[in-house]
Amino acid sequence: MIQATIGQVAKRAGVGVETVRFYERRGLIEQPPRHRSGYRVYPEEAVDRIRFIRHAKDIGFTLAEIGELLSLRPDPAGNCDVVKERAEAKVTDIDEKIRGLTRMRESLGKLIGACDTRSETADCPILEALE
Amino acid sequence: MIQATIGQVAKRAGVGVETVRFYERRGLIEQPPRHRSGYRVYPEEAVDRIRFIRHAKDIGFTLAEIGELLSLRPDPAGNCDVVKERAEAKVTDIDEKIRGLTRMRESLGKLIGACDTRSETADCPILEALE
DNA sequence: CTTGACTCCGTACTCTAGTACGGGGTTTAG
DNA sequence: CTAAACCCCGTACTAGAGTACGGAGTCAAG
Repeated sequence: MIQATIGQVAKRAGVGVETVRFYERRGLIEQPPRHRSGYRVYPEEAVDRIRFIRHAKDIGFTLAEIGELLSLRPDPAGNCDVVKERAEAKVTDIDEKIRGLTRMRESLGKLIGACDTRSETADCPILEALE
Repeated sequence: MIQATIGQVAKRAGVGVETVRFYERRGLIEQPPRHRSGYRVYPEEAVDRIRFIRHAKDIGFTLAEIGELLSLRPDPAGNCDVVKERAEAKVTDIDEKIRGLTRMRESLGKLIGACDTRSETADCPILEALE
């Protein structure tokens, strides 16, 4: 089953059919060749592509950013400099995202820590701290 | 001025007037009593309420989750465990995102390195990253 | 050969967290 | 008293990421 229909691809990637079409419209997936009937016929890699998009989305990238990420695939025909520059910019982005998340994490961690030291009858320190 | 208008409350809480009305529609703030003119008349606590929402949002809770958090407030001592659980779940979320970002970062590092050494790897390190 | 599942397409709707708009009434400072 | 500043309401808009709808064509099993 190296040639899959949109439904099979969607299922294997864990998304809906409409989502696959949506990613195609957004340019995140290449337009697959069509069968004579008009049905899309996907190569194996399509599933990986969609999984990549999903994972990247889960960790906080927007679809626009994911598009940029995907454009960084090494091009055998060279032009390494451009790719490298963009990759470096992405690393900067990622570091910033990590910093933001780390801040959140620290705040939450502190609040949770306060819970552990509270006396039995005291009010919840998390709720208190949020005020 | 224990009785404040929406504008005063918004200003003190650091949000826009429209945001206050929006939170009210979402059920995150109680409907305040009205003056004869129809103007909302807020009690002192309204400002704290909004600040609570803002802080919770800043550390990563959605408005829906904040609604739940707020529903736990009437019993701050009794519900502390529940609140703590929610906070811990958030931390788990955040840690997972950070891990994903770190892996993505590493993949990009590899890509950049591959550029430098001009090695002709056929595989795309970015796609490798999250599979 | 028919039925049900699947696919096509474009358009329209959903949700999140607001922000803006417009046409009115109210309050307050000068 | 008047004009600015404030408030009311409902509606509509934003961006991001899908999800649903409806009518039509296609494919596979029985």
